[in-house]
Formats: sequence, structure tokens, C-alpha cells
Amino acid sequence: MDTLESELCRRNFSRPNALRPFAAVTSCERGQAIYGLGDPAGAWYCVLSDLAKKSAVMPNGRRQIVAFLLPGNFFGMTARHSHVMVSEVVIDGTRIARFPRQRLETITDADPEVGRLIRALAFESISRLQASLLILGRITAVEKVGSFLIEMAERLPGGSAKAVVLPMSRYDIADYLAMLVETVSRALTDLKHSGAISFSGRRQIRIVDRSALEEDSGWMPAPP
Amino acid sequence: MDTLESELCRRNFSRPNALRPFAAVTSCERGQAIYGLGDPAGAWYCVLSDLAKKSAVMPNGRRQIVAFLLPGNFFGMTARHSHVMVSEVVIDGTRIARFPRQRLETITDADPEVGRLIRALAFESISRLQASLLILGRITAVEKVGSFLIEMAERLPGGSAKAVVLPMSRYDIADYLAMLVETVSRALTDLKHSGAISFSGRRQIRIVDRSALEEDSGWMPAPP
DNA sequence: CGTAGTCTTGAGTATCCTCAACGAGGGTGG
DNA sequence: CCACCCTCGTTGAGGATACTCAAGACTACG
Repeated sequence: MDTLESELCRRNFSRPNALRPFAAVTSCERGQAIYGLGDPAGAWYCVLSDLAKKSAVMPNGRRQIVAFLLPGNFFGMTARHSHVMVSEVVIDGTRIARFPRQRLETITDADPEVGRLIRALAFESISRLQASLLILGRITAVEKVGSFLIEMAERLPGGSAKAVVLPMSRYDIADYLAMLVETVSRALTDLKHSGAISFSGRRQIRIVDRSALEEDSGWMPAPP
Repeated sequence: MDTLESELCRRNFSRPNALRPFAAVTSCERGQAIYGLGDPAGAWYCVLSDLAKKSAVMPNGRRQIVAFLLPGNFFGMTARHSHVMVSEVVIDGTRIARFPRQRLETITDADPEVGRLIRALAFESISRLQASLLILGRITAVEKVGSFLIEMAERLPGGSAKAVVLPMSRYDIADYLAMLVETVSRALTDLKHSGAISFSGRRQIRIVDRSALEEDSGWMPAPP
């Protein structure tokens, strides 16, 4: 599914007539906020490299990550006037493209092609959120972490490769899966011991036995 | 947030020039499938009355409900050619409007107003999915069920009223919240005993102490 | 009135969260 | 260059929570 989005991203940025001229590209440092709670929703964004995350902060103080944003992913689109979520950069040097909403709306009204593009981007966003829901809907810790690894293997550049380099910390994974860091860690070592994966470094994971991993994860409706 | 969508729905169906002429309205019986796994994604839909649900069936056999679809909610929009999810009607007599995708796309290209509408609908869909993610991200059973009740109180017609008539079974709630029926039931009685809610029937719930309920739910970023 | 589906409650077990400690890696500053 | 600090990551022991299995009440419907 990301392949489509990546393609769209490539298309936009390779064609002279598309969204390219409206993009303001910034290189951001780790932890930098792209937009914060209550900020006016005046622009859309696209991750060009590395990683960003969108999260909600509960009154508890607990932080729930709603989406990991990879290269080619668009975000910040909303019907509201102000943001309810927070988006921040996870990796130093992550490049973000910013599209002023007004101008984009204007263009869209004039060019049906761009309209189709925007709709496709929104639908992709929906797909990703639904996938996240299915992952969070898993019961056990191993199932959650396992399906998370599979999702990342699919989404990360070099799609479905056996080697996965996780760009985020265990803490971020925990905030995404709604569990504790300790539980994430334990689930990963469980998966290692069961022979489904192996480590080549703390964040570099090799999927040794994909079908075993899918088995452990109670895997989901097939992506065609 | 649903208010917007409802308004859009009302707008569409009250104005002669909008999507109305393309809608084929059907009255469905409980359990009837609107579309199934692998069906070609050839149309968009809108719930006009009562309730439908969109769910994924895991290889386990376990069923995960991704969204409850209330009057005014659009669904079936996807970038794919075929559906990965299943949508079915929950209540006898639920009325569903069906919009052929092709025609809608054609109209959209011609009329920017309709394009804006479609985008707004997609964004609403994104909002609802994000809200679902935040609910599933809760830790304890009482938190999940509590925030579910609040969401329903907001979304159900008669918005934010103290009396909530749940249109779905405990089983459906369990499939939505990714927990067991027994646990849902226990959480509800816990909330009753704590004085946050009271029952006027198995499915009719009165929110006695809203702030207590929000407290129990570890409530979320405020809807403006 | 009987049956099927829904809903609740109980007892026991597995799982995950809480609290705590420790090791590894990456900067910084002496 | 090494000591130090900080974040990250892992592991352990104990307790709270939700799942498993089981049974019983309530409702709706034929």
C-alpha cells in the first residue's frame, strides 16, 4: 500500500506541473514539532526522508502514537481548523515538505487531476489507520509486536525485505502499541527465542522465519 | 465531529444539485453484507438510518470491528480495487445509500464543490479512525468501555445527551474494543457501581456523572 | 412454551503492568 | 583518553488485570 503512496510522492516531485512548486522543504532535528496541539491547520505535509510521528497526549500524561510517518506519507490533512494531535520529527535530518492548504485548495478546484491525487492520499491515510487498528486489536504482546514488525517490513524502503532496520526506539514502539517498553522488549526476545527473528544490532532485525512470525502475529487480511 | 458529517449528509440530501440523484437507497436486514472480502470497490456508501459495521476477519477466525457506521457516516471509500474489509448491517431496517464510484468520480472532476465534499468526508473518516485508535490505546477495560460510551454519546443522534441507547450488542462492543464480552460486561457493572452510569434497560444507559466517567476513561484531547 | 441469542456472574489461570536493578552505547567535559 | 552522565534497552520478582471455562438469568421470537 505504501508503494502506491511512494509512487504518488515520486510522481508529484518528478513532474513539473504538480504539487512540487508549492512545497517548502525543511530539514528538521529530532524532537522538533511540525505542528502542536491547537495549532491552526493551515498546511499539509509530506515526509521526504527518515521518520516523523503523530501522537496524542492524554490528560494522564500518557502519550499515544497514532501513526509513524515514513517517506512518501502525507499528513496534517484534517477537516478541522486546528490540530488535535501533535506531529514531531523522530530522526535528525528528517526532511519535511510543507504545502499551504489555501493554495492547494485553489489548485485542486482548478485541476481535477490534483483533486484525484488528494483523494488518493486521504484514502491511503485511511488504509494506514485501519492497519494500525488491526494491530492494536491484537490480544497478546507477541501478536502486537509481531504484526508491528511485519507492517514495518512492508512499509520501510526495500519493501518486504528480510532485514528490517527499525528507525524508532522501543519507547516509541510501546507508545504506538499501547504497551510498556518492558513488554515490547520481552516480546522481541520471545520472538528471537522462538526462532522467528534474529538481531544484528539493537534495532536491526532479520526476519528468519516469516511464516512463523505471521503465525505468532495471527496475521491479517492479505495485501494484494 | 459527527455533527459536521451529519450536516454534510443533510446538505447532500436536501439540495437538489448534489449527490442525491446518484444515490440508490436500500433498506437492509440485520446481518446483511453491504460488501464482502475481495468484492470490487465499485461504490461508496452512506448510512441513512440505524447502524452498520465495518470489520476484518482474522485467519484466527476472530472478528475485529474497525468502525461503527452511524447515520451520516460515509464508507467504502478506498484507493484499492477490491475491499479488504467486510461491511454489514447491524439493525433490521437500516437504510443504506449507494453511490457508484465511476459516476461520482466524473461528477467530482466537473464540480469542485463536490470534490471539496468528498475530501471533507474522507477527512471525517480519518478523524473517526483516529478517535478509535485512541480508544483502543487505552489500558484498562474500564477506560476502554468508558471512552467508548463517551464516543457513542457524542456520535449518536441527540448529541452528548445523558441518555444513550446503544444500538449494538455487547459482543459487537467487545469486537470493537478488542476484548471479551465478559470483560465488557464487568466493566459496565463496575461503572454502574462507581456511580458514573446507570441502566434503564440492558442497552439504555444514563450518564449520571459525566466527569466521573471521563475520569475513569482517562479522557482525550478536547473536541473544540 | 420452548429455544436461541443475549447478558451477567463466578472461579482459576495466564498475561501484562508495576517497581527495581543493571548493562550497553553515545555524548560531553575534565 | 578516560570518567561521567544520560538515554536506551534488557531482565527479574511480585501483584493487578483480563482471559478461559463454566453456569445461570434474562429477552425475544417462533
